[in-house]
Amino acid sequence: MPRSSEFKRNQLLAALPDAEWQRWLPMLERVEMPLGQVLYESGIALNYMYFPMSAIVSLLYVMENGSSAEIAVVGREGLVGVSLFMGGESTSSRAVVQSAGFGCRLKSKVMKEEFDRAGPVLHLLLRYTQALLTQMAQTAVCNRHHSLDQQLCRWLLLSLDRLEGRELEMTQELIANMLGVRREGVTEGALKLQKSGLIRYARGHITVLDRAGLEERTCECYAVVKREYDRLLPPTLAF
Amino acid sequence: MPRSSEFKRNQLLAALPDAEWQRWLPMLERVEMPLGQVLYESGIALNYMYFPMSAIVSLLYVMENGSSAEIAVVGREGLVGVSLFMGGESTSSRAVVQSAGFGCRLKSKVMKEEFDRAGPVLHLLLRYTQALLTQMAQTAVCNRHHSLDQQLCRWLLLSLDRLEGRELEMTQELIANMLGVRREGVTEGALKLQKSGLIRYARGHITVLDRAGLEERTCECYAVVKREYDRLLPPTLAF
DNA sequence: TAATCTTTGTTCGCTACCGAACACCAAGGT
DNA sequence: ACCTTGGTGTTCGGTAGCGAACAAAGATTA
Repeated sequence: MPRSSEFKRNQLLAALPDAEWQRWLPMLERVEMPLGQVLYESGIALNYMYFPMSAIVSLLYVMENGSSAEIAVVGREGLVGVSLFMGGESTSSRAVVQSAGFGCRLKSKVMKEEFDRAGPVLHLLLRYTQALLTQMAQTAVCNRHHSLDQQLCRWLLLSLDRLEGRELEMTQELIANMLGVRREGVTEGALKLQKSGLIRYARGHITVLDRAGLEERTCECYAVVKREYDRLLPPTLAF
Repeated sequence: MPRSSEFKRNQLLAALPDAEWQRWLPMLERVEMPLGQVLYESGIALNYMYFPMSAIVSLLYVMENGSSAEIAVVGREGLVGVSLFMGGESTSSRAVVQSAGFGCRLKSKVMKEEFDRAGPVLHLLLRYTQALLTQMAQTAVCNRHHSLDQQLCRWLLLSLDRLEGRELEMTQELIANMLGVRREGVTEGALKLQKSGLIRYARGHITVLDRAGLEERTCECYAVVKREYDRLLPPTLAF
């Protein structure tokens, strides 16, 4: 794959009209995104906007006592740093790479100029932001009403949608931190899924064997979020 | 108060530059917002953008089984219907008047045209949307980690901030629906607050006696959200 | 090969919250 | 004056998830 079109693995970049794509191409910088990398920190102004290509990034809030909760997840369907064009420069959350991979980035100054052209880019980014908004809202609902088991399935599915294949590299400890629950709870949930033959895992490596089975066990939240992403950012985005 | 400046009780309208204010004035329509009124429904395209002046509106998600959870609350500091300019036309949530009052509205077509002028209005509305985003994120965190008692205090404070005075008209049943918990749980929480002398209530009428006391009992979520609103939409907004 | 670290499995008591059922009382209509 | 309705108080058993502590097995290093 030639380097230039590798960037189109990010679906927002892929949806750019040709004019913007040509303009952006020389300014996009390919970056490695290793597990645990912090892309931005609560209250700190961003220097770059990130477009994941194969990595997955978690937006999470870290509480005063140190425990955390995931607010949303971003993969190749989206971008990290909406506060750049929303006008706030920073947010009260943190962005951490949750699954290692690659992405590319654009300097915040460039990004803001592009946004302020108020053309198709603006509308594309805002539609993505609305999808993100839906995901946050549904996370709130899910945290309120659904069981750990259901949430675990939702989380696996959301991650799976953002990767190629059916393999996930992540420990139960990591998942627990993201969901904001105890590691033991995840162990028990994962055990049930493994015993039912839906997944197989060992030491930080998870293989999804029965995706449909996961969808059966999860709550409505997964479908609501997925439907909204598909509606707002259909695979073939026309301008 | 002359009718025209009554609209400025809404803080977004009050923050409009004079040019837009003059242009909007003849198009703004004052409306009553009675308790329980549904401003928009999940999946239905909006006809109007609403600017509460004295009413409070809850954005909530209603689950398949009928139970619900509040995602965010909007009062005179904001507007209802961000999906209009975000590009989605609809959302998967519902907007319900949670505290009766007045507001005004603008036809969605007009609103979109104004937004697309890509001037100060756009940036104002997007900054508000980011504040809303923070509120949703914090709701998710709060639902995950904090006790019903803390959430009750947070909810009372958020409502109080959006009203004049220290009186709230709302039953425990209503509060329970918003928080997505049992009515009995709210009764117990409210009893504790009353016994501690922080609030007094009877049959759907709540008087806050000790606001500082509520702030002591609530979790960090309230302060995080408040700080972010103040940062993004300071009382004296300059263009 | 031994020593250590990481990841996962298991147990125990505890608490917050749930669902259900019911009692009480104020307000308002007839 | 009665009755209905709506809002609040109380109780009881059940359970999901918590915190803590510890065991076991795979992986990594010495």
